[in-house]
Amino acid sequence: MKRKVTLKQIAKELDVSISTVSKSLRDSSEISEDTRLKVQAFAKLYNYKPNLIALSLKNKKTKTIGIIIPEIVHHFFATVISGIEHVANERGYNVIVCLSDESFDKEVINMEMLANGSIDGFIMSLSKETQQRKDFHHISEVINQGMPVVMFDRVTNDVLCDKVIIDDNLAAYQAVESLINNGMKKIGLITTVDYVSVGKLRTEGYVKALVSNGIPINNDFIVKIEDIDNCSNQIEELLTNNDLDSIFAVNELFAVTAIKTAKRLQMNVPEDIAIIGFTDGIISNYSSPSITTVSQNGIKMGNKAAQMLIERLESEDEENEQYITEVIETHLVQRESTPILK
Amino acid sequence: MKRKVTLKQIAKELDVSISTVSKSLRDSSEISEDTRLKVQAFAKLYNYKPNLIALSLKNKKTKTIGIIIPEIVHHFFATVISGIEHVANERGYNVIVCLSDESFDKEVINMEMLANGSIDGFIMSLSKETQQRKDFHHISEVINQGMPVVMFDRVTNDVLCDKVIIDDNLAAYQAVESLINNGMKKIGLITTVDYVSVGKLRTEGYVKALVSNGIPINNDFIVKIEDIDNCSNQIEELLTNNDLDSIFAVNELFAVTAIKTAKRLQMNVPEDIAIIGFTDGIISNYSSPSITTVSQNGIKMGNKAAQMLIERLESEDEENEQYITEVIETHLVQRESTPILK
DNA sequence: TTGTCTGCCGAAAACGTTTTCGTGTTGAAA
DNA sequence: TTTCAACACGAAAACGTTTTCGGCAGACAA
Repeated sequence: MKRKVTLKQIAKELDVSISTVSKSLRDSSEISEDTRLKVQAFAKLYNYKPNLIALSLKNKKTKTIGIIIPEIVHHFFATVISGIEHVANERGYNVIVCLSDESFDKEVINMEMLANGSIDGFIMSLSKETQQRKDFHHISEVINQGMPVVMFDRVTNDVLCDKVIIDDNLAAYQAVESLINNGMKKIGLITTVDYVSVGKLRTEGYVKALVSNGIPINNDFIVKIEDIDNCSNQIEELLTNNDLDSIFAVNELFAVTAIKTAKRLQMNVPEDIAIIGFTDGIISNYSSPSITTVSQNGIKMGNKAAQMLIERLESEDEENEQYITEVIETHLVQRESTPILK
Repeated sequence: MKRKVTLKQIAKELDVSISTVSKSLRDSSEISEDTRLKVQAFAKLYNYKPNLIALSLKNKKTKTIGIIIPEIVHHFFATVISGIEHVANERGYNVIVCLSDESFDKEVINMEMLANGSIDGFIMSLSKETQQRKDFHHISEVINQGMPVVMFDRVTNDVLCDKVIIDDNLAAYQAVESLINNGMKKIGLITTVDYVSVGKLRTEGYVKALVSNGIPINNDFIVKIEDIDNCSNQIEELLTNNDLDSIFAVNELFAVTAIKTAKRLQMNVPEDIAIIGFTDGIISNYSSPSITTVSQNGIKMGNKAAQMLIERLESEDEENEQYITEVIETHLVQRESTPILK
């Protein structure tokens, strides 16, 4: 086993100083060609690579981005990571991923851990619990210490920083309106409890679409689901008790569950009931019928978030307080769970 | 903006030495209670947290695990990460994730990057290209430098290290045999090209099951798919040209594509044709009909891998050359794409 | 008074870099 | 012969820790 070789060892071996070795390897003009070549040859032979930890300490830059997300087994978040990783890698950064498991405490612990030197900046999406408690002190704190943060998807207005989002409200509005434009009148909504920011916004979009098209809001048509693993019953009630012609679901899981439930109730999708989902993930694509859905391009969001963070990290004027909120465009992906929408 | 406070600053402020501050914070008995309390109060006030990079450099331990996987938008890999992260976090480790994008070069670059001090050990699954080229020098190299590596799922015998796998061969054997036991005779196989280790093993299991049950191998019943995005045609041919009663697919995507194709060809699943997949992911669960499949518990694999790595990292006798290959058990998850299997 | 012990603290090394500055040697110009 | 620049290299500081060792003061015994 050969341990990693250091400058000191090379210096000793070649009987020169550490500085000489360092300068030689960095092609400094201070060093004679003779020595330079000798050192370089030796370094190559022993496969010298500088220790990144030492460099981090010296430069006060780790070239590492911290990512904190609620769940990784969630396809949308996986695509965002993928998008971040791609840009980060291109620009010489690594990513270190922490999961909050939707828990406030884990989010705080992870952030504090990473904030102590391990990374240069954060990209994060809030845990449900954090959104519920509206406690963002841990985030303000790291920002206050001069560490840039970019939030995506699940963001909050209570923290000033760069953000990457989609226009959840508008996207929902458009989706619902397209149902209306195709003759639907009794449109159900399957959504989350209100503290989930994106769920709330999508609900608002639904309401706005109905109102601005002169359709009254019927609260019986709306179910708010707390426990995603147990949504089946509530959805079944929604479908049986009301004579809906269509449903807007604020995520894939609700949409596919609605489809499965409808089938079980002998309703045909999309003939008897049309269904639009949100988030263009695996499920939407592979369910039968496949699901017409609002695309939400995670890759692009990740790309943009990484780009914004790195730009801020590498910009000269550290203290630029002009925070940007980037809105990624969405569009409706036509599939089989609705008639062809005009 | 208040920058992070260091020992040196505290020392200066309180007019003591750095050592005194350090010892006070670590509750050393060398320090008088007076001084100790004073320092601790001050540190708490200024929210002192030790710089982890400095600690890493000093201790030559980063408390960080490097993960290299081919793709993160692949549910199985996401579950493994989740499993790793959970155990790692519990034991005070962070994880840093790199994606090889199925590329040999990216795998090498990422490994070299992380090996230079950023992490204490690797957990990885080979990229397709690496498996194809059978070039594992980058892995042997880091192992040679004394950095432990745990491989999972896509492993190779050419590298000596700890491994976590499932018995792909056996699992496939059992899946196919259960088809046979339920009266199936014309069993198709949808698999990958041979250089993908797990695909190859699962294919072998299929063959073994047929042979040991006295069913001849019919090569027309077997399709090997190179490009996963374009598997539809090949699968359609398989279904139309042979009068199959069942199919074993070596992954979810092949299975769900088979189902969709069968439906398009007016064949009923499972009545006309039964389908078993591999990997219990999102698709299997939410497709219609849902897919009977071989479970492959990514969480457990991740747990185990992390556990093995950390144990090796923290074991006293560094040079323990007893490598372990841990086999995670699988079982068949009965769903709708097959008749109830006895 | 001398010696020794104990309690408390600081200096310094170490981890592996980079970089600034200083210094000795050479050769050539004056 | 003296002077000075150019060249080639080394010493040391710095990043933020931990830890070993040594030292100083006071207390106590001989």
